Amino acid sequence: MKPSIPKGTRDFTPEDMLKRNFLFDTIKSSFQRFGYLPLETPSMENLSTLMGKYGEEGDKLIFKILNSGDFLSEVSADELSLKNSKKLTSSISEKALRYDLTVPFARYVVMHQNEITFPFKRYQIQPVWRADRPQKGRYREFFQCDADVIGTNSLLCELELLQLIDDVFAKLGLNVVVLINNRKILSGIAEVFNESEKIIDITVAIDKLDKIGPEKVAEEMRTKGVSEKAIDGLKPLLVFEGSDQEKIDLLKKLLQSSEVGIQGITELETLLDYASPFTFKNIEYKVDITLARGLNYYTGAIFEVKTNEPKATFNSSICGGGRYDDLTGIFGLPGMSGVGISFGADRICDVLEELNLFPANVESSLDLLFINFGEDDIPYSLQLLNKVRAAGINAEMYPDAAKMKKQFSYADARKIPFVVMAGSEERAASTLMLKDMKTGDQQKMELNSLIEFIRNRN
RNA sequence: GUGGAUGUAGCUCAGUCGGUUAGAGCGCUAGUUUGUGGAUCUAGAGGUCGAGGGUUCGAUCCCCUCCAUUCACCCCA
Repeated sequence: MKPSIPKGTRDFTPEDMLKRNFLFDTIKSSFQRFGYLPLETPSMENLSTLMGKYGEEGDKLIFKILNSGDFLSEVSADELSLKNSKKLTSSISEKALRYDLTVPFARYVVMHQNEITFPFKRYQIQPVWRADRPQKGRYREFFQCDADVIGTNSLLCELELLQLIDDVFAKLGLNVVVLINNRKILSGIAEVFNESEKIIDITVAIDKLDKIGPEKVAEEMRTKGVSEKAIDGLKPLLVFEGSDQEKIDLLKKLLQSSEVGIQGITELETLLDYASPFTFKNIEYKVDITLARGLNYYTGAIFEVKTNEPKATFNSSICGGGRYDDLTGIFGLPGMSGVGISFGADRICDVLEELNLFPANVESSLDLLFINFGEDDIPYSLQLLNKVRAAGINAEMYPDAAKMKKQFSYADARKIPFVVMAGSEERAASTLMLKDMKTGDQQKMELNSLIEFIRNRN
């Protein structure tokens, strides 16, 4: 049989992993710098924990796990004959692969509420699974890198997330734009047009504005049964162009009758006030009234990050998040507000790859290769190798006394920057020959100078 | 779930208006007297032309079905 892996999943080669580890390490170091604590949760959750948290579409995209054993014996013949997959699912599946990291986190917080000191800041870097059709930048298994603060309403958390995003992308050397909006503003808009129950349809439609244009957005709202009055009223808002302040002024006028709308505007203004004194290195942030975001547990600020590099062809969001006021409520712990962001590691990898932003040395996992000159010289080389390793340098010796050509080709293929030759000549003089694989230069030196040389380089 | 595109060597692809031993580049392996790689040269290995069926004297090529990959929609990191 031909070996294969499931659609939308990938093997990561050593070259891939060196790059991915570099990315995970930089994100993790930023998370830690900002005071977030590590957490991991199981790959699978109870299906009931996940269902209903991501909207109707989300439920369909959850990977369900078939019950073990003779899972059909419990199902009645009637139920089977109905062929209602949705209903049947709950009888034959009670576990599912996690769909994101936020809902498992909420579940964790509720289960461990008595041990946790609030506000609780945690980061979590783990794979998630979605039964989507794969396409460019979309995988069925991918890694999210989440940082969340739960147990405080403070808008300083939103500011911190902006700074965290900046910190990460500055380290990666990637310029990004952060789009900011607030779900309360979207609720307010729906409210003033008497369309509160259509809020999700409206937000989903206007989220597509930059893709399909205002006419199609209006059309989509129309097919969803949104009133003409509301569609007309929304139009000027959608096509409005201006500074963040001008957008806010417009919203203030429009939403003056909506309490929740006003509150959203106030939150947004506060966040912008907090952010204004700071100079950000790699992010540009701006208010985007059309930003809606799909996950329907968001209630306050929402963020989305896209690349801000003209050369990048990849324009989907690489990072997103927001505030959820009551995610733990459904698990029995009401009134616990949280806010967080999620870095899409796989998409960021794709972008860094496209723009060639991975540091040149991520692929050289070894500093030194010792040439194997055969039985007589092995003990001497081994001794040097041990000392070099003890000094914190990554090194290895070629296992066979193969031809020089072969050993050097190996060093080349592995992208090892330096090769040590310690054969009979060097052994006699208690020295070694160091060759720079890039320039081809080689020079005799003592062990101590070698260690110093490599250290200074790293 | 809906629609389009593509499956030929390890990778990227050419090709035959249906005709005998199916090609290139890259990669891989090997090569000039026993301690020197990346550029060049020489040689070599490697393909039931995605799978099954049909049309035909004859199919990698035409037709059908299936499978896989991929892009877009929906939705999303």
